Amino acid sequence: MNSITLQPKRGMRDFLPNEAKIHLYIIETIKKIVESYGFSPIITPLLESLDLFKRSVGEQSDIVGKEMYAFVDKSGDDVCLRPEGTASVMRAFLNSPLSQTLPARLYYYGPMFRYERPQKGRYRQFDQFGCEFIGTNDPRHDGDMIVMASRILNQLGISYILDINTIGTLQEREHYKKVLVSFLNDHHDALSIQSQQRLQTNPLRILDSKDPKDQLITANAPSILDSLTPETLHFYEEVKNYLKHFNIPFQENSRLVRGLDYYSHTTFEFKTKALGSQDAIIAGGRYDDLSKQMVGKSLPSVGWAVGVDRLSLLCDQSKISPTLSIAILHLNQPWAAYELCENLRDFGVKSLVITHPNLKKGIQLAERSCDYVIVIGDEEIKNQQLTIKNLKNSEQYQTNYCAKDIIQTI
RNA sequence: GCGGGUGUAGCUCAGUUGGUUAGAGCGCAAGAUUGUGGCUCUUGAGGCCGCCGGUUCAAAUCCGGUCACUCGCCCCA
Repeated sequence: MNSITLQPKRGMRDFLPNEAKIHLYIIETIKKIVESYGFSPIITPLLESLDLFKRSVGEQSDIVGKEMYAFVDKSGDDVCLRPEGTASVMRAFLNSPLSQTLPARLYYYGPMFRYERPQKGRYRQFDQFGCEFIGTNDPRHDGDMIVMASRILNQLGISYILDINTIGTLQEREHYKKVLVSFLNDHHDALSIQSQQRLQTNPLRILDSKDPKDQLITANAPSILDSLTPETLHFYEEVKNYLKHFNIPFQENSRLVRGLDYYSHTTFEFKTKALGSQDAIIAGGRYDDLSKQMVGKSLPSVGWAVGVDRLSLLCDQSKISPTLSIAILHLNQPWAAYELCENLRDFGVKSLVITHPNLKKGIQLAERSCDYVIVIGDEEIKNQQLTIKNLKNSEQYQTNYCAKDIIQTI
C-alpha cells in the first residue's frame, strides 16, 4: 500500500512544540501590550468575498492581482482566503453597531494567505497580528500606534530601523504621480524593464526599486513632499513631533510607498537587517479612504500589522520565562504519585508522573521535561518525608509530604 | 511568476572515475550500575540515499521530470 505524503503543502508549516511555544509567547506578549493601550479583540472569517479585497487593497496591486487564494465556491460565488486583515476588520466594523461609537480600537490575530514563492520569513500561510484605530484624524494617534509598535519590539528584544513617510491625500498623490511620471519619462530608456512597466501600472513603486540603475535616476526625482499642501505637511510634522517627544528613533524615507491602495498620509515600516529581503516586520499607516472605497463614506483610521513568524525568527528566546515543573518519579507507588501531582496542580504547578523501574533512567527522563524531581517509594510514604532534587544544579532539599510544603521549599 | 543552490539515519554531515552488505559524530535504547541523572566503557536499534521515470550488466552517484526547502528578484508581514 502506498502511504500518503506527510509533507505539508508548499508554504504551509507544522509548528512542533518548541516553535509553537515561541509563536504563542509572541502573540501573548503583543496582546498584553495592545490591551494596555485600550485595544479590544475582533475575530473575522478566514474566507471572504473576493470583491472585498479587489475594492480595498486594489485590483492592480500584486496581492490581489497575482497572490490570492481565490476560487469559486459551490454556490458559484467568487471567494478567497484573506490575504490581510485590515479590509476584513473594516468590513466587520461597518457592518456592526461598533460603527455608532467612535473611535474604536481593535486588534486581530490569525492566519493570512498569499500564493507566492516561499522563502525564509515568507510563507503562503502566515500569522499576522494587527491593530486598527478606526475613526480618528488626530496625528497623535498615528504616533501612538507607532510608539505601541516599538514597545512590542523592545519587549521582544528585537532591534529595528523605523522608516516613516507621508503619501498625502489621493488628490495630492495623483498630482505627484503626474510630476513623477513626466520626470521619469525623460529617463525612460535608462530605467529597468520592470520599472518601465511600472511606469504604466504603479509609478510610485519605482521609487523603492532595488535596481541600482533605477536608484540612480530616482535620486534626482522630485519629492512627494513638494506636491503636498501645508495642511498635509503639518499633519506629518505632528506625527514626527509625537515620535520625537517619546524618543522613538526614526528616519524619514520619502520613497516609502506602500503596496496597498488604501493608504494615505502617514506610512511607516519597522525593518530588520537579519532576514535578508524579508526585512519588513511591522508595517502600516493611515487609511482614510478605505471606508470610502467600501461604502462611499470616509472614515479616517490608522493601523499596522506585524508578521508573527518573522518575530519568531528574531526574538530573544531567553526572555520566555520557563514555567516551574516537577516530575514525580515513583517506585511502584502509582497512586501516591498521581495524587501528589493533582495536589501540585491545585497550586498551578506543572507536574507529571514518571514511571520507570530503574531509578537512574527515571531521573534522566525527568530531566528532559522538568526542573525538579521527587522520588516516591515505600520509604517516603512510611516517613511522610520527601526529597526534592533540583535537576539543573543537583541540589537536594527535604520537605514534608505535602504539596504546599513542596512549593514553599522550592 | 523569473533566476541560482540544496535534498543521504531523529540532528549535523561524509560517501572516490557508477562497482559487493551506504558510513561517522551527536542523539536514542539496553547493559556495566537494584534508592538519586549528567562522566566513561560495551552493545544495539534506526535508511523507499525526497519522489517518479530513463540510461546501464550495475545508480546515492549520470540524465529527465516532479515535490519540498533555500538565496536573489517581484512583492510583502
